[in-house]
Amino acid sequence: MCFSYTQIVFNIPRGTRDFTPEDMQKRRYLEKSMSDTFNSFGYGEVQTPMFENLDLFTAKSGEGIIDEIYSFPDKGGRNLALRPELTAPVMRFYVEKMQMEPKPLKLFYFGNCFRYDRPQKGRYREFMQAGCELIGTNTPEAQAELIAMAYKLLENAGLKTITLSIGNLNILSVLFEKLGLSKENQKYLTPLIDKSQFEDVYDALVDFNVKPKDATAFLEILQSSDVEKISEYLKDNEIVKKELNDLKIITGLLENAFDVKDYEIKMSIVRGLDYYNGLVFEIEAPCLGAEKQLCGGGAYDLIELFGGRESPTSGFAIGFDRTLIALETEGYKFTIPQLDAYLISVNEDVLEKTLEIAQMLRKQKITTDVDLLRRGIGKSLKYASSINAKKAIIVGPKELEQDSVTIKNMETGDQEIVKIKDIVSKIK
RNA sequence: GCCCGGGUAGUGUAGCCUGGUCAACAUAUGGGACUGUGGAUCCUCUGUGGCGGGUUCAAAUCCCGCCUCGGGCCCCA
Repeated sequence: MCFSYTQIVFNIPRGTRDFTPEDMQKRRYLEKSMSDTFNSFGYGEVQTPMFENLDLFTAKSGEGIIDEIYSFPDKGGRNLALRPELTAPVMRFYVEKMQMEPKPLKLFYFGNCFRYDRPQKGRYREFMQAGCELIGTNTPEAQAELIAMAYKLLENAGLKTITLSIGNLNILSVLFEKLGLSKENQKYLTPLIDKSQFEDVYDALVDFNVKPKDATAFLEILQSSDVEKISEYLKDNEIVKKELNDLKIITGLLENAFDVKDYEIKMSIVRGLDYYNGLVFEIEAPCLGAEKQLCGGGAYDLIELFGGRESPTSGFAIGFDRTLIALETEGYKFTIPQLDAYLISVNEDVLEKTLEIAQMLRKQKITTDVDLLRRGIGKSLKYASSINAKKAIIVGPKELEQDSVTIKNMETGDQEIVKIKDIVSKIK
């Protein structure tokens, strides 16, 4: 070798992915399916920048999340962050520019997000989130519609087996109060509850001087999906009365109006973040393993935190990549794109005419490709077959004498000579 | 950040334990057999041990570090 140089091999950064045309076909399908569903519920799409001021995220989630945020100072010394999620940016957008829009305001979004975390299946450092915010209402029907839409988004995309769980944080905190637990003790318990480690919860409760009898009753309610039973247990509490009543309306609407019958009431749903209040829900895909949560959401207060005028808000986020993996795992049949026509010119003399015909077809919205390698007819047909073309069009001097081409049906092998002006109607 | 298991041509695999006779098989891609008719067959080119170091006369094989993928924690989408 005349020159000596070090060959540098560039690798994709950890936790990120490249997508092939086949991958993108699937991703675009899912995106289309989801945005159709959002639109059908009257939601409008918004988009926010890929990076924001770091403060936006620490204000929402606390300093703790800096560990998993990609943040950096820009050349002007501003502390910026690649967005780790989309609720905060969208709420910032709302407070900054959309507060005077008529209510309720229904917004949805797709966007890639970034988190510095240990990658594994269904968990990446750059990932796609879909989600929505419903601003200006917290009626039971609004919340029922929100939950139903989350469910339909996944169902319409083609998922067969998903589990929906609904909880309520206000009821949970009343349960805590009833046991006389300090905030600190509650904080210790919530992760255990979230992970359904009820034996550990029991042990901890006893350590916190809760009577065994009360602890058992508490755990029973936590694991119960019977609204009446929870109602009975907490009947003397006024705050809970309204929440439980709303919950009954919500589940009634889900079953009767929205045809979502497959759900579970679970007071043990916690959600990680402090700004949730009242209703919370989660949807999981059991086929996924450790990273099986597809969707999480509920009602929350963020507007005031970002300096806006108080207004009830709820929303949810869906893990786009996980949804796609779940579809693949379930064996969903994605449609394979087919090229309508593949043009082959017999020799170089008719090349220009071939390209001219290709342009004419493309104008008529016929997907068209042309042999660009000057390969023989045999090789070209083989190529047309391998890219799954519906028709091969052979352009040669013989046919051109009569202003015609040969059209070959790649599935049946039949072929016929067709006038150039008739190609479009023949193919359509 | 922690524990565990992997990484061999573009893709899928064999070999590793027991170091040498080992880098193989299949498939895919380009070219040709075939200068106007495909999914077949045959020929041929291209391409490989994640990276670095150590042990050894000799490393895909044994040891260490790193990178990376996967399973499980943690956290969450």
